Amino acid sequence: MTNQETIVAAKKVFTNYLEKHGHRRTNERFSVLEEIYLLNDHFDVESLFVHMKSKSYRISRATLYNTIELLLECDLITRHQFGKNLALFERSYAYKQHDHLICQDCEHIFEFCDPRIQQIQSMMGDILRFDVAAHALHLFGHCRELKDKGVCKHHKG
Amino acid sequence: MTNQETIVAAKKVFTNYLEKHGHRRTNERFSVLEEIYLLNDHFDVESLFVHMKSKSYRISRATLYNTIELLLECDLITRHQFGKNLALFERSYAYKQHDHLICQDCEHIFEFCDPRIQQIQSMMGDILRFDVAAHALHLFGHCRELKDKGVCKHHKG
DNA sequence: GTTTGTGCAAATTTTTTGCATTACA
DNA sequence: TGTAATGCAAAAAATTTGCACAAAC
Repeated sequence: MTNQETIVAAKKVFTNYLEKHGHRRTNERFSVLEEIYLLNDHFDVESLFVHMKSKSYRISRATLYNTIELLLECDLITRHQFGKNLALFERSYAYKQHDHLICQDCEHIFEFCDPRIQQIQSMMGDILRFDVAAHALHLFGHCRELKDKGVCKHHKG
Repeated sequence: MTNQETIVAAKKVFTNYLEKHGHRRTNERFSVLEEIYLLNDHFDVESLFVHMKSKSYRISRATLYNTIELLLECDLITRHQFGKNLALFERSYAYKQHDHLICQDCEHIFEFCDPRIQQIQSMMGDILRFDVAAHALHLFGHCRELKDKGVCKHHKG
């Protein structure tokens, strides 16, 4: 599936969701979805706002927050809180479940996947009689040779 | 080790840290440490502020933020970000490493421990050539019978 | 006696809300 | 055309900063 195909499919999901819940299908909402899926990276609301403004969209922060809320509800995006007081988001349609490794030197975010997390999740749900709906595993640390290769550009020390 | 003994030990750690780093040992700093260790639960800065004010401490938010920064640096407390724009903290001296299960209905936080997380952590560190310093695994969901028993008091639906 | 740390209030940063206007249905 | 959604700006919430005074060292 190409990125354009993914965007078309995601828009279909969004259309369905909006219809089902009696929300209007505004241009702004689809523009936000499209730009998020074109970004193809983690983003915060302010940077998305600046990004869309730079592409001459007429959009407000209020609409971004509003639309992001809707996109979260229909699972087209995911929200992350990586230990800072700033929420980060990322597209999640047709993107496999994954967790994050956050470099505390260069702020780069790496993704990984491990089936054992699902096992822990369902086991803990059973033991504690809890319906686990989602999980988030964050590994914080420092990239080793990645910073030598120039990936970790903003290394502190 | 009783709680009082833990507090005494934690204060010793803090004293050491402050001396070593040329910071002054002020009454405020030790009061904050003590109140946090007496709380014995997750807390945010504002609630700690209100709590200490109610105990007639003369303390400011600025000092709380400042002291919390120091306590984080010497690992006497841990910071959590459970998907909200509000940092939660908890005492961490003489308290075993654990992860969190967050009920999205009643906001209760349960703790658990699973050795497989350490395995994932070191394996991913090796694969991605990353020095993992810490991890955070959050399981989000809804408590089942706990809410029937009245533990989950603020259940939404 | 210096100088760091404190309280207070003002400033920042991130997110939410109120309201007049726009545009979807 | 009626009403939900928008843009804008102001408010709220969480955290940080500046400055005069207090208290460690």
